Amino acid sequence: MTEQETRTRSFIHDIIDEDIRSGRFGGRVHTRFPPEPNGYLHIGHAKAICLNSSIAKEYGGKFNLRFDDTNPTKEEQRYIDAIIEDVRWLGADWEDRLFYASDYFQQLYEWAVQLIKDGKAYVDSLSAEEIREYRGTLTEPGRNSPYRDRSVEENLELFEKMRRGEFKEGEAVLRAKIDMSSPNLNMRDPVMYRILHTEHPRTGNKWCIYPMYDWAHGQSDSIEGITHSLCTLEFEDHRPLYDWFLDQLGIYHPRQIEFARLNLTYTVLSKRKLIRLVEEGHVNGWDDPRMPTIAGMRRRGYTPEAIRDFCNMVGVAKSNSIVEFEMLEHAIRQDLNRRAERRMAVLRPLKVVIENYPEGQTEWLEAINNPEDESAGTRTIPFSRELYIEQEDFMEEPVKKFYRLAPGREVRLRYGYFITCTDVVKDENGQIIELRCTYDPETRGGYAPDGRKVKATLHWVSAEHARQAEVRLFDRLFLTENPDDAPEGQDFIANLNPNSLEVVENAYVEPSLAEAKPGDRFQFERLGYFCMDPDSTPEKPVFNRTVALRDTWKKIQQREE
RNA sequence: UGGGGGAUAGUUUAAUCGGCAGAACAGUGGACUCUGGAUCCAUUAGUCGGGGUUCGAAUCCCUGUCCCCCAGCCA
Repeated sequence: MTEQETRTRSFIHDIIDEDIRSGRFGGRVHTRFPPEPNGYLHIGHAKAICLNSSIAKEYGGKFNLRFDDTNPTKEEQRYIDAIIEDVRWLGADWEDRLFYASDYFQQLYEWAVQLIKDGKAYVDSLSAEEIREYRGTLTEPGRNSPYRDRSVEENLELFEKMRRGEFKEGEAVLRAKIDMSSPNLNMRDPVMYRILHTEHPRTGNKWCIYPMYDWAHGQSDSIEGITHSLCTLEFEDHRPLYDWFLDQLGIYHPRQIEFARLNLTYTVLSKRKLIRLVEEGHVNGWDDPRMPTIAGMRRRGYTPEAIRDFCNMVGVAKSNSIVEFEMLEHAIRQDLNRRAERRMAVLRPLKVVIENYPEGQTEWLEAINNPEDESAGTRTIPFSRELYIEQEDFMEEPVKKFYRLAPGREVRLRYGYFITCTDVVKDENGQIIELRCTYDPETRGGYAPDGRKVKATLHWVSAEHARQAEVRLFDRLFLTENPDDAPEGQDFIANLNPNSLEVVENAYVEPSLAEAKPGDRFQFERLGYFCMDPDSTPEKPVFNRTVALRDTWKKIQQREE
């Protein structure tokens, strides 16, 4: 656990405090996360999960996981499985309270019958288009359906026929009888049940009438004894409807509190859009490391702690906002800096031959695993006559402020020796293919006995001992801060970054990485944090770059341009 | 133009209900450093506009402006 113990306060805490003071729920706090299993969870859901589970924890209450599985045409078991895995991975604990709205289908059905008997619901035979016309507009009231005044007996009979499958889809719906002239469109006789001759992942073919979300949600919370039903802003207008249903049924009322959903720059966070990215092949699946999905972030190397920390950092409020992506990057860097062991890897190798180093000799030098954590200990790394350094760590004609290797210049090889570049070898095209250097045997381990300083310390690997690896570098998926801000006639797809994935096929990593397992995270010194990908094979490990290190040199370069 | 919400540094948010507008991220300058990392120090920057009440207003009142959501048999 690296994150702060206490979550930053919010207006929600104020409300809960007040409810506890007034004894509204007998001092109980019980929250829940209610996903629809129609896609993978993303960082926006993480905010809701962290909020709900941490509030339960802080107040000594309970937290439920409940699937809102009321629409079998969009929901699938594989999504249920993925969501369970993600919520668990994030660290939210629902204990034995994993529920499904479909668990309540029978109860909901009975309540619907009760409403019909009370003259509060009716079967409508209008078509979908007709219902829309009758609904009116934002500024004009709706009109009553001609079927609105059917008798209780007729409604009971028709609803029973709906349930038995005697109607085709669209032929009838059950509606609440509220007020077609309400300024709140949700109160204009909302549909409670529609007919769907579709098999449900959990209830199979038991039902062909399925409750609408609005009819299922409030009662599901009520059944579970949820005290504080936290949801996003767009459901604010639905609250009067939930209250109406609960009142008519005479059952327990949770208190719904709405908060603003998370938005992130350079990112889309809507399931509809994420599904398109997956289905149109713009990314390689839901767990593509470029995706803002929990699965994608996990594969990329994010930790649950960093995600929780981030959610805590951005806070909760009611105003629409867009968090800068940098905030997320800060959260993961902060976490990984403290926990990830350091290793050396060279992405774009440039061969260095140390002319005065004995041929065939290998020295095993000690390297610190994590300067932020002494308990991580040390390891040894091999040093030999031929090494690789990073191409960008050498400049034949160094520009100002570049203080890495250059002809005649001395630098330190981390945990190795001081070396001085004596010659530059080029191929027939003038490309630099090799550096000739000399080393100072007195500087073993990277220390100069005479106390002389070098400006730069470079990472390196021994050519003979290094392992080849594939490294995947990710850039932001979208070019624009707001991907929806697309040219006329185009959508967010037009703003995809064509260079969001760069595969480095022939990187070299230090030999100790041969023992790494998929999911292991490291800092490759001076490059960033990396996570071993499940695509790895014993012959060729694959590393995903989670996030680069903060790079002030890059910043200086960009400023010079 | 109906209804529901919202507006505090560049960004995300605090301000214990009228009492010194505080933090994080981002930015900038510096110190330190065997990672141009990390760390440390310093620093730039804010209450949507206009009135009013008050000794005192981000907070209360009036008024205006701007932004978001709602017309699925989606959630």
